[in-house]
Amino acid sequence: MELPKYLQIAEEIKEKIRNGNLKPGDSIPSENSLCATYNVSRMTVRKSLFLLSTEGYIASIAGKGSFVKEPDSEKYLLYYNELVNLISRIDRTRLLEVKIVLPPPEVMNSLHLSSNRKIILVKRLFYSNSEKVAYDLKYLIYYKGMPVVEKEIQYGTFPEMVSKYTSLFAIQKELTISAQLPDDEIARQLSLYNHQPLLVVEQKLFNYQKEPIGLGITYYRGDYCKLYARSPFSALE
Amino acid sequence: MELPKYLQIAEEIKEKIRNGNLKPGDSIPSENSLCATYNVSRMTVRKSLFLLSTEGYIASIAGKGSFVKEPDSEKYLLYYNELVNLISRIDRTRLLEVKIVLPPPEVMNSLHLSSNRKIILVKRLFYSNSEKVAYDLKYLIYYKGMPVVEKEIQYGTFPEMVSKYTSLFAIQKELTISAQLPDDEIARQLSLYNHQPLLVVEQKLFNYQKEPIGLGITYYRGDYCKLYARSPFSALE
DNA sequence: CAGTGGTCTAGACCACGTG
DNA sequence: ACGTGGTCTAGACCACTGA
Repeated sequence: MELPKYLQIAEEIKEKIRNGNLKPGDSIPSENSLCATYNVSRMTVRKSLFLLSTEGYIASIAGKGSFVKEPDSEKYLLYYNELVNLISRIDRTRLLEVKIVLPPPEVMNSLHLSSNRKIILVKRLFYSNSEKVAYDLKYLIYYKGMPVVEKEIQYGTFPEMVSKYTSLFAIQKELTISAQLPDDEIARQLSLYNHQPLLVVEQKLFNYQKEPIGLGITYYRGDYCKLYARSPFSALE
Repeated sequence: MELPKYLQIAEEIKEKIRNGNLKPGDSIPSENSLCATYNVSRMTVRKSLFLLSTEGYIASIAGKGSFVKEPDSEKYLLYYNELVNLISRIDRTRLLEVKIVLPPPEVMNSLHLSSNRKIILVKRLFYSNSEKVAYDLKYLIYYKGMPVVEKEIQYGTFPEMVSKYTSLFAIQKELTISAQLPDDEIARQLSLYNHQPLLVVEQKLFNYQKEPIGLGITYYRGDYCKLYARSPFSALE
């Protein structure tokens, strides 16, 4: 026996779905009938079907049956690391500023802060091959045990900053990606003409209670940043 | 009994991982010892662990044990639909051109085409509230049964175009995202000054044999496109 | 060698949806 | 009432790891 039975069964069904033999909305044979067809126990069949459902091929409904799903054609797996992208790799960072501030109103709003709550602002420049490629802002809500030592702040990504005092498994993240022109400060910091395009990635972090704990905005020179995403195909990666 | 046992067990372990009680690299108690602790059969424990592994919390190694994983802090779930984003929704498209062409060398290269292979080129404009918001190019390798009827090409996204003759379950996709300035043609088509930034999304489609079957490039006005991504947290969504 | 996870079985009871 | 999937058990044998 080469492959385990449950994988053979799963592959046979997947193949029928991929080649159009089974279409979205169609029903899969019942678990008991699959047991009979393949001469295996029900737990083995169920393992196959569970695999197919985690991979997005099917969905099961108690009392009714299992059905081929509409594929999630809008979902992609995006790889994002502040310091590495398809074009450049940040090999040096410069810490411009770390201070406690009253954040600008947009940030206050975005982080659900009361009007007089001060937070930590970190400004950094990212370099690649001695070229300035990005300007980076972080607004962090202060918690006890947080890294305020420059060494800890200067290097590393936003998730790494908070991982010192919280498990990353408890952190939720949201990104928004857009193209903008630099304002005066950014143009100055990056030594840009103000009509060069920027790729702007806004990163928002939440704790497990879904309360916002930080906001990061990275302004990349357009010619130094390209992001990559791909279709998941097997949700387990 | 409120939650099924396997979910209770999984939640207890997840909680220990989230609150730092169990850290990346730590080993989970063996399946047999978990059976004893929770007074359940081994299959039930295994179901819990399988759940944790599909959600990225742990990994199991035959003969050794199960271990807390390093979290995938670089992976995000990106939602991308050519016609809908955080800022605008395309409510009208205009088909500028459909023709059979020898593609430009970059495209030929990207699609692994022989030097004299002709393909279909589709040019479209996307509108939102009667405003031109994006210029869209598709290069499609021709296959029998493919939609060449204008009605089918004019509307819909790239995946939808190919879904007429292939199951989307057999399609793999890759995206790259960047910020650029418009070249003359794009500036003309979108009636832009040529220093307005564009968000450029390049979409490459592959068949199940990983052979490229199409390339799409969408140039969005920067002020009309913002993309959204978030941390997966439970890979099954 | 003993302990680990990986596969598999042949039952069982349940809640659900449909006739 | 019947068939569906959802949960669970108490075994079994295997391949792998490490002492």
